[in-house]
Amino acid sequence: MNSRGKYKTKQYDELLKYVRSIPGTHFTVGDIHNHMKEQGKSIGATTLYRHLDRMVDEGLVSKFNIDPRTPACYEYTGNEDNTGEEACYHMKCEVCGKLIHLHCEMIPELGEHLFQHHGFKIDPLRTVFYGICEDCREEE
Amino acid sequence: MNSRGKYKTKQYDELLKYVRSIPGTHFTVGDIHNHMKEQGKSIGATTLYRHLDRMVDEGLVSKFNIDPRTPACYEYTGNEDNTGEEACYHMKCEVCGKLIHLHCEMIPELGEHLFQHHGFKIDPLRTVFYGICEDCREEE
DNA sequence: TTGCGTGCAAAGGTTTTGCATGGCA
DNA sequence: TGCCATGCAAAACCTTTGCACGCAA
Repeated sequence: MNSRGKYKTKQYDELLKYVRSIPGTHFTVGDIHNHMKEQGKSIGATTLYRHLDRMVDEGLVSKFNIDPRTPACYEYTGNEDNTGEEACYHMKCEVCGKLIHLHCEMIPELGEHLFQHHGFKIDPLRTVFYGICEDCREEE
Repeated sequence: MNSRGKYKTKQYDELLKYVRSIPGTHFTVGDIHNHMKEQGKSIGATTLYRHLDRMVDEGLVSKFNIDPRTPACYEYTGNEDNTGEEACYHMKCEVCGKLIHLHCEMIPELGEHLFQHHGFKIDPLRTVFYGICEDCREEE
């Protein structure tokens, strides 16, 4: 029995091992499904959805619902020991579809301001900034 | 022929008239569909999707894809004359689901910073800040 | 008369649920 | 032995597309 308070299974181990090996990478359920199949370790899509959802609840993985009609995007964000490490925001390019990590000292300030003046506690893991990225702007 | 360069129809007129009458209100295609039916002026859902999508392109209406599996949220944001009026950001409460308008002097600064230092041109109409609102925090 | 607008029905595609089976403890 | 986990199949659901008909200009 692991920290999840549930059974420890082969599928869960394989999934965790894999996502831990690609920190900072964005992936969908389909991506994982294909990867596992190629490795000869197929895991059903249903199982992947269930595990990933639970990992999101535990703060191990972040989930980004970029658009309807396209698969949800996940990312291993670690923090398995609840060390409260720095949260990472994302920027999504509306043109090329890229999901970009945003490391910026101004964001914590914004979070503090929203909290103090607007009573709103922002969630870094779910908030995504939409816009147009540098590459796409230059191409116009 | 109106400014859209296309035909002017009864359905379009009714839709525009209604959304203009509820500025700042969030609504879904289903909401409009029901409202029109109750008024005895039914408009097909397909037509609503098509008109609203076009209005989004024209900047008349904003669209928020809050989550998959829930209907998209629209809002009349005016600016019919392209006067470039102030854009409005939104905060979405993850607990109660409320979509809240955010008027904050810090946001334009953030936009400028992202543009200057990260090459990213943020889109106010699609960017939504996720988190927990004041009311829900107090209830805990 | 031309061609866009309309809306029903059906498709499309992701995610969830039902349920029987299998595996962990 | 008792439950949880698994995964196939089917459901659920919003949104888009096909297509025939209607209506604006």
